Amino acid sequence: MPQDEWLGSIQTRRYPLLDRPRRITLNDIARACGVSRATVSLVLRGSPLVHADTRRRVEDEMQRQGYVYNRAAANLRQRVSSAVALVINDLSNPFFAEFAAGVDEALGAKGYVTLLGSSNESPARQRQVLGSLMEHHPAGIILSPAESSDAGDIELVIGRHTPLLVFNRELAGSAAGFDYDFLGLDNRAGARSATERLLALGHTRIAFFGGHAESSSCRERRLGYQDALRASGLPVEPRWMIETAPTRLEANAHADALFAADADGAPTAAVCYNDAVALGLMLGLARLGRHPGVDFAVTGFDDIPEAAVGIPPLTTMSAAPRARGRQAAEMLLQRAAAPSLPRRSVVVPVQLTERDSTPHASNP
Amino acid sequence: MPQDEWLGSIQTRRYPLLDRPRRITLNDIARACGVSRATVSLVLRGSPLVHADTRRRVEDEMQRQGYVYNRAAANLRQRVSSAVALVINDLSNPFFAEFAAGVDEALGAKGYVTLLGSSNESPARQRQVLGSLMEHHPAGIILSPAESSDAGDIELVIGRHTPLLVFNRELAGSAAGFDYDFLGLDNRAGARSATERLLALGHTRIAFFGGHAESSSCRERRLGYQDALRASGLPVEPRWMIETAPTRLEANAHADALFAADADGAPTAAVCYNDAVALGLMLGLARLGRHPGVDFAVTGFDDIPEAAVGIPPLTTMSAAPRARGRQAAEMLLQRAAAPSLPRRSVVVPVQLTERDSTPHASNP
DNA sequence: CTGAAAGCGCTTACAG
DNA sequence: CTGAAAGCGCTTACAG
Repeated sequence: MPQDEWLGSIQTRRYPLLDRPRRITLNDIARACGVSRATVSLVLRGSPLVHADTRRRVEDEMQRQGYVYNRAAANLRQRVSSAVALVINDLSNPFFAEFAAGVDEALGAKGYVTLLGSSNESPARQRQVLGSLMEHHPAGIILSPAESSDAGDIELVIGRHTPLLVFNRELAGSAAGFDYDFLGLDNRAGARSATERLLALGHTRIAFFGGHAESSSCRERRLGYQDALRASGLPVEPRWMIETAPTRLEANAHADALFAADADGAPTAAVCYNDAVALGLMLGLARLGRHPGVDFAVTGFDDIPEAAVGIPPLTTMSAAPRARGRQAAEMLLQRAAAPSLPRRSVVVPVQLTERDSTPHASNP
Repeated sequence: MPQDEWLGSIQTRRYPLLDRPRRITLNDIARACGVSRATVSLVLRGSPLVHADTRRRVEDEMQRQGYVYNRAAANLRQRVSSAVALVINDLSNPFFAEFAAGVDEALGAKGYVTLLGSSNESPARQRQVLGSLMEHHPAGIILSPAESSDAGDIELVIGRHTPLLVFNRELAGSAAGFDYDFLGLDNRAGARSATERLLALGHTRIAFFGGHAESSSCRERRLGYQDALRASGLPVEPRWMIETAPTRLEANAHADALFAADADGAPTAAVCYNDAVALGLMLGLARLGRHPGVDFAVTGFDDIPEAAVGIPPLTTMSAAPRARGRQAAEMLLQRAAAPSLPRRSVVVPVQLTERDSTPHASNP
């Protein structure tokens, strides 16, 4: 990490609270009640040591003066943290937005506050964001990494003492002794079961559409797809594994690649990298005069909210991102409670949700 | 605010940092370098008072020991805050997710950290979340309020001394002396210009579709719609103002309401409350044998990413949510710098983005 | 140019 | 049951 980048973050100017009305503190309450501030502190945490009358007087005074607890001060003294950093690669993707909502929900329920950071898929920005969040000494970090994030890179910024949970994508590289928990989807099994469903519907010419082949999730899903084909004795056609950026627009634009080489023997079905790609592909198919759900079968992955109301509604693998968010928060807090636990890697199964985008292979 | 709810939040257990390796502090660096910690502090903030050699020695030592600045401690001492609370009503809506990303981006660039909270459209949860975030004494709050949030309610939780910026929806009620800035879209002018465009395309039977009539944004958009009709001398038909929850699913389900009462004189176009509704309506129309973009015109509002890749691509009013997020952050920080400024209410114009969902009214 | 001291708003033994 | 004192990790006058 360049030194001046690191120093830079400290020199920001802030607006002093001094010229605003002074905050009410424990001292103010204690003085007003004629007790010590230790007593007020005990009231705050509901200690049974305090006499009921005293407690009552103190509580009333807090209400009266509009006292607001200063958790930062308390945390400093107790050497604890009530914040968890959440760094998201792409908030505009509903899958990750839902995940973030789930994390925040679960953390909030446990009394933690979420420090948000978004990397917009840029490893450089991700480093910056992590560095800035580290200065708040979070109890842990939940990271949905930017594409091609490097483990060593991240260790440099966050050190080895802050619990880290990586979501969704494995980190590239791996620094020896740099440990983190992992929560991901069972991409391989998921893609396999999507492919198997298409096979069961009678399709034999099935493409794998979309995604960047280097990303770990795309690689795994392709493997699952191949597993299913091989298990049925079908060949894997490299020209039917089509790469696109994992977005609706790109998928739409590349739909014709499915039919480029094969005048008649073209695919009748596609296992898509994710829902965004599947929705884009369906649009592209319509543009090409095909009718997804009628003469072409499409499956997605993620089950984002739009999948259910697509045209046609999309058969997809449900990953329940909000539930994943809650699960990630749980895992991280467990780790924070027991730093010496061995590394955990949880891979959650995804479930086929069948809708209307996957007709039988009746039209050859 | 019930007293025990308020106390409840303080008693959460945390995991002490004590059993983890002790953090490196300024003291450690000072001791190792044989200087006082005041000197180290000066180095940290780039003071010119420190001798270049000393600075060098100190910086090297920080690198060596892996020192991480503790901003919470610094903030406590300086009586400043480097956090801003961001409370969002619905993170799973890409419009708000984009807004959140914009806020975080702009705050990060100014050295602030974002404390995230999501209310899931529940005023009760919103109160809770705000209460919890207040304990971190944020420099300000950016609130995209839950439906039917009450101003008095919110004042009770956040007091009058923390700068507040409300986004998108006005708060119901208004406590005298409770001041906050407001950033919103020009809903009325936006809906008016969408309607005017449909009129210019020859449509004369235009519905206003979707949204909850009580919400301020829906009320304003309906007014703009009526403005345009009246300006063209057309009557406003109450049965053509159709209420639905502002979601794709609900809009889809209520599409037939457009044609319920008017066997032949039914609308040929609909100004929709927002994009989600418009996308749902287009799906519903297709279900009913209509062809949005061919024999029926639909406009949206927001320009969420899906609008451009809808079927057909949706004509809509662009609100550039990410830019709005940046703007909200700017406004809040300006307010934090100058608490005595008069209240500001900024209403940004939205722009018509014409796509394929709005054909001429050629088919009567 | 550097150091000793006080203080931000809390909590926590330790006395009484 | 309550109070006086020390300390979390910083910054900030104030001396020197």
